[in-house]
Amino acid sequence: MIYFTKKIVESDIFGRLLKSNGMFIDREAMRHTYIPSELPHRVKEINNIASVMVPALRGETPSNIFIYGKSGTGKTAVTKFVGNQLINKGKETGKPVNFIYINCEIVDTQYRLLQNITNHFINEWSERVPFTGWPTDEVYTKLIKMIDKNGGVTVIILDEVDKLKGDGALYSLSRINSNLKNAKVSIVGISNDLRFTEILDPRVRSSLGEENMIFPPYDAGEIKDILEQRATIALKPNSVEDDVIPLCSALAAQEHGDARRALDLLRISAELAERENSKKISKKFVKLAQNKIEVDRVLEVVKTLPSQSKTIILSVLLQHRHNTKSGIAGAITPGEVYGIYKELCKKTRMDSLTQRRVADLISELDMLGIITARVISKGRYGRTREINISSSAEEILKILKEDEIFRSLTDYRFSGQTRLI
DNA sequence: CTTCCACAGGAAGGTCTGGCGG
DNA sequence: CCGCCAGACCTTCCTGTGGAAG
Repeated sequence: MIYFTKKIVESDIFGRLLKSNGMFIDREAMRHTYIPSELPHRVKEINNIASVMVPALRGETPSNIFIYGKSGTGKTAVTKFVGNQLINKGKETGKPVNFIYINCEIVDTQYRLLQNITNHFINEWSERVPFTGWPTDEVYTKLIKMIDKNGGVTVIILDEVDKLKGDGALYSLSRINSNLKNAKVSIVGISNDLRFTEILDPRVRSSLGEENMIFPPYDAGEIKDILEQRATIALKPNSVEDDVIPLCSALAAQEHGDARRALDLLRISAELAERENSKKISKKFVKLAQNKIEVDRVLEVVKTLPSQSKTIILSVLLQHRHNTKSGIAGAITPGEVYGIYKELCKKTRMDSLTQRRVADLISELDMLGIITARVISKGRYGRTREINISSSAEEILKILKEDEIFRSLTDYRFSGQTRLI
């Protein structure tokens, strides 16, 4: 009988979590993919894009647009926002507009881009373009046929367009209007790389860049407004302490005015507060969230590193642990790291790289923010770099243990444990 | 002041992969 | 299919250097 009740309790874990959940009204509104009904501090940008797009509602071709701006400046949100309004107005006035959003980081080849756009026009009578198998120009012909049959104006958004491999796709898309009799296509390219068009074919550049727009970063005050707006949608009233939103805004403003980062920061703070059953989000949780974001980033990077770099990190970690255990304070030199590195390579039967190359890989790890390597001079004892690990040493070790080759080595005691002063 | 450590980091060249045009 | 080229990845060889020790 007791066993039975216990079982009930255990099987209702989600029920309990749902009940205890006190922070969020609408969790989705705290994500950067959410499009709110109003976009603060982007009125000018919305109007600019809308005025370029408005010919679509009269059945004319809008100019192609190129939008620049760093991450988290609202490029995607603004274009999607304008797009939704365009679709609605089109339905209302009886001149429907096709609006296609494609993220080129996911759809990154010419074939898949054309396939994606074509399948947008597919109805139940026609066959879909398969993932693979057709010649690219056949997909293109099919696309033209479908668009023409559909008629009207089509707006295609290419987000992260700089991630597209090769400019063949852009070239064929930019010339598509000359192949259409019955329909019109306009392209909006979005990129966070200001120099992107410089590497394009000049014909593509002039065709796509009929209108150029730059989204400036938000300042701290603007980010604050955005956060406040989202917080009122996403969170229960009075769940945020007064100084939290200004803090999140200030931190994100330091990071080139990235609103996405500010939202992540606040959302994760809320999640952490919720997990601790706290009634309010306080500064403490923002600090924790900031740390969590950083640790997650580092771990994500470490996971995807090639095994040579992983071996170097492991060498640094082992030397660091040895130093702390034997009470030697402070930093590690590349010489020590290289010694352990070579031993580890022998153990794992990996080819070892030269010291020169390892030095470059150490610099690379420094740039990724996993370790810090600062050049110092120890006088008579040489000019070298001082290597320190980022705070999440134990977590990194855990990640490395997931790798078959390193599993046995994370507790490895290397022979080069002697160290001069 | 000079010396000299333990590297930093530039230059040039080799090897391998993968895309592309013919 | 082949040759070509660009670019990633490494090696070899090299010169340069901040500052404590002598």
